[in-house]
Amino acid sequence: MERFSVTTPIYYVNDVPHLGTAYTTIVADALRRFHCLRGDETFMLTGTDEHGLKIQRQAKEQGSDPKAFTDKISERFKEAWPKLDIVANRFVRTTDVDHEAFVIELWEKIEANGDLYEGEYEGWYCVGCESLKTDKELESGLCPLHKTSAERVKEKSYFFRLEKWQKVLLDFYARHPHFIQPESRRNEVVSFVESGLRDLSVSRTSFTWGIPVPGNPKHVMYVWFDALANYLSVLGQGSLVRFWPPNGKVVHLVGKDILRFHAVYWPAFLLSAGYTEKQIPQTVFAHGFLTIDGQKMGKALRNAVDPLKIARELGSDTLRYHLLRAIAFGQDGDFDHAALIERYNADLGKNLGNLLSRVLGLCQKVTGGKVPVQGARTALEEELFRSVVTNLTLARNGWESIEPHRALEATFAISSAANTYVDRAAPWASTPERAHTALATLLDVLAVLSVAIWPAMPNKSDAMRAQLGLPPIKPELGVDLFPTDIVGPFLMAGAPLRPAGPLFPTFDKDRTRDILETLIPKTVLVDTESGAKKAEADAKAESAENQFLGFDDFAKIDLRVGLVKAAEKVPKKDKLLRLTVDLGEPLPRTIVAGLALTFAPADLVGRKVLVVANLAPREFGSADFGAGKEKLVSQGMLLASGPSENLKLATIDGAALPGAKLK
RNA sequence: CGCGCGGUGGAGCAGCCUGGUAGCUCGUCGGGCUCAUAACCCGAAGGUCGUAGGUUCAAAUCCUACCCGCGCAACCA
Repeated sequence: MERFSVTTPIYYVNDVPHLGTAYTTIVADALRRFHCLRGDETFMLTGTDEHGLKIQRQAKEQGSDPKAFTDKISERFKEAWPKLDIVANRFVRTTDVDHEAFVIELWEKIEANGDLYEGEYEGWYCVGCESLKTDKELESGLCPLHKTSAERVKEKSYFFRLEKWQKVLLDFYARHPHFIQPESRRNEVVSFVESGLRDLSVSRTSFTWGIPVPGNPKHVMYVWFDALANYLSVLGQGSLVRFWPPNGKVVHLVGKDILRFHAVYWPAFLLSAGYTEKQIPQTVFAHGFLTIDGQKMGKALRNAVDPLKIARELGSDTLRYHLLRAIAFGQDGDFDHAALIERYNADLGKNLGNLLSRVLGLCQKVTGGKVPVQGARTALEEELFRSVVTNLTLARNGWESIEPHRALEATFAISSAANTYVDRAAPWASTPERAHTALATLLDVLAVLSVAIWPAMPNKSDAMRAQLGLPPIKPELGVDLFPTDIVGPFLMAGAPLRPAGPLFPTFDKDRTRDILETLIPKTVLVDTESGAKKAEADAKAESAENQFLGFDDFAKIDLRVGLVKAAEKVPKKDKLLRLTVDLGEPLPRTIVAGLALTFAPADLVGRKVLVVANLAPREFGSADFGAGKEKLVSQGMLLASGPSENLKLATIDGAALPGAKLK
């Protein structure tokens, strides 16, 4: 027995639960359940991250105070997870008093060790990242990640002596090759650290929504400092210390985008606060991103695909199974609705569900619905036995090494082997003794399967066991319930079986179509190539929900008539055209727009279009127009409507002059 | 040299870290069985594992170079 705890990131409350957060949290829950089965003492931690400038601003925009705002969103996360059969032992909020008290303590420890100093920060800050950027990191003043213009900030700040820990961290990575997983991610982090660490600004004075720095309440702590500490503010306290390394094993599941915080800053903070290497969590596992039906999960799509809706429609077990099985954990993956149904029908319905039905059906006929007596094994049973043992080992290893897709593949291979065995043993055409042995063997396999699927599908496990006349799984500390073979006794000979119809009723063509129609969002914003437009649409959707735009805000938008002087295709960018547009200014503007799927460059020259003239410049990467690489920067936006392959351009009647203002 | 990811039978993917008969789901074709959710079982067709070099007794897997796709977010995990 070991003590095993798994954490998800604490989710930032600027968003509601969606498929991405559900994915991470489901994996965490499945791992927790696996370790429960092993007899481990387990703990799962999730929660919400609630401080920071973004939240303060967002709350203000909604006319709410930050606390009320975060209360509301946090609650949505908290109530979402049980609907997916996720059982977290603690749902931590960074606004919890025990968390805040702990973070202050942690800060004081680091300060006492001389790793914090007061300095002045002058530079760029990306609100999107909640982090400071070097000049080098910025591209034309824009955050490379968010494409927003960074804000120039100059303020007093505490700094954490991160640089000092560079060598220690590298040594640590070298000695703990499994700290960062998967391997490819580890290499990224190592090379990042090797390239040099700079001290980290860890406080801000320009806003107040955060944990105040002890002894200097003008400062609030950097949101990541606060957030990372959640793991320890929960698991490092009181009797829960028994879960923290080296007493227990801690696995952090994170998205690949936040790996650096967990693999670099977090251990540095811990070491600096006086924790030893042995007290650093054993594993940070970075998973990939999901696309949905092949499309990048932008905000509109994220909101349109609701994991809770899928769970309501198909059952949370089905959603859980598909996410765990279809996506190689650690890699990017696609959540394909059609594949979800297909997999449900194939794996769950036809393979496992049908196996249960046919075995119970046979028992009904052969023994009147009672568990038969097992006789002597023959070569057929031995063959099945070998397959079961092999695959159980694979399944166990898969869960151990955080590869749910492999664990489940192996699990269902057992079901396949059992189906093969049914055909070979043909209980309907054999002597009563042989039939009894075959059925008893099959019932044992089913019992084993009902345990093996529990981490992924707790409800179906219960339902399956009920049909077998078995009680629901009850993990016990120190008792390893995860089977290694099919040597029972799992079922008592003579005990009654309770067939109850299909465990996973399959969906026929019509039903599949209906389901897909219900689940696949229709009005998903199809990639309007320019992030600017997408953002605008997002913002529109959001404000429609929340509030109207005041006239003053509207008046900030400088709409003008533009005359297209020239247009050309951007090489290697299918959708982009680079336009030269006369806005009545001394120099024409360069505007990059995603029009190429609808318009040929020549169609546009000479047309009068509507332009947002005061949109912040946005970069579209670089392109080679024949004279070497040059940056593509758009100095405005055209108004258009429709999907990218059938756009309608907003134009203006009559003799409006270039540069004329619209109102 | 923008960053990231990828290129494996018709489709979608796993395998690559820890080299050793190329695997899974779907689809196609043929056969079997009849217990079962029009299900299940068996067999077949179909792959130079992007290309070219290299290391090795052995490379989808390790190394080097190249080619080709995809994504690029404004509060995503």
